[in-house]
Amino acid sequence: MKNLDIEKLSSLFKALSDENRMSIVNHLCNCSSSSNEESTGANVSEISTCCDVDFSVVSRHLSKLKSAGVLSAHKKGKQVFYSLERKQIVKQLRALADYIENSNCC
Amino acid sequence: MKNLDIEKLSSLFKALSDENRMSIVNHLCNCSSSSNEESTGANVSEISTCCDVDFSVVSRHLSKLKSAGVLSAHKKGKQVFYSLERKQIVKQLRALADYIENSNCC
DNA sequence: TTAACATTTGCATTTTTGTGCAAGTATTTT
DNA sequence: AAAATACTTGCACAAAAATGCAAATGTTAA
Repeated sequence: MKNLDIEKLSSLFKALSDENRMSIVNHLCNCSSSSNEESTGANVSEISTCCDVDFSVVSRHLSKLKSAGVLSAHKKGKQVFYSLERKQIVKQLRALADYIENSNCC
Repeated sequence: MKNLDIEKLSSLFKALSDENRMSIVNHLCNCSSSSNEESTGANVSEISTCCDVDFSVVSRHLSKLKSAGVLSAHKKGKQVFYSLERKQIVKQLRALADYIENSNCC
């Protein structure tokens, strides 16, 4: 069984430990992006509707989530689109779940 | 698809967002409890060997983990044995992973 | 009952985090 | 070029969290 990367996991969880940030994640799970061919995520203004805090605060939360690898971002014109790093997150959550489930002990 | 309980999830992740607490969780995954018939977990003194902080700090981390439902505790003589709430944790992690994986979007 | 052991709790301190407002940057529109 | 839009960043501040030490609690042993 592979060892846990404590530092990486605690960073991930730190990113997810704030209610507003979890709301953002939830929002990005459910937003069926208004339109386009590509699934591009949502922009900051749109995302900020899901938290009752200043716009700038949302921007900062987004950048934390990005640093933690929870979101990725790309710019299109004046807008920045953030989207969930689904595979990465799911992989880490499942790896930990498996690790805990299969550990022999206590 | 069931909705996320943002508050519950962020509490869980807050509990897991500290490196020392994640070390404790990891430790409790791997400790093959020295002995007995029952799988009783580990006591505070034993657990505190896995973090380089004061004993009292570990005690406090343990109580936070317990409040968050990550650990459970039972007393035996002067000792308190903490053990992982494996099923609960695994269930929550998998539920979130599934939710993220199956959400349609962005 | 006194002493020893295992753990928790109170207090003080430092560090980190979340927040709002105002100003700054970048891009597009007029 | 100037104004408008979309976002980020600097600064100040309040609230929360992590930590260590010393004292308190609870439990068993002498």
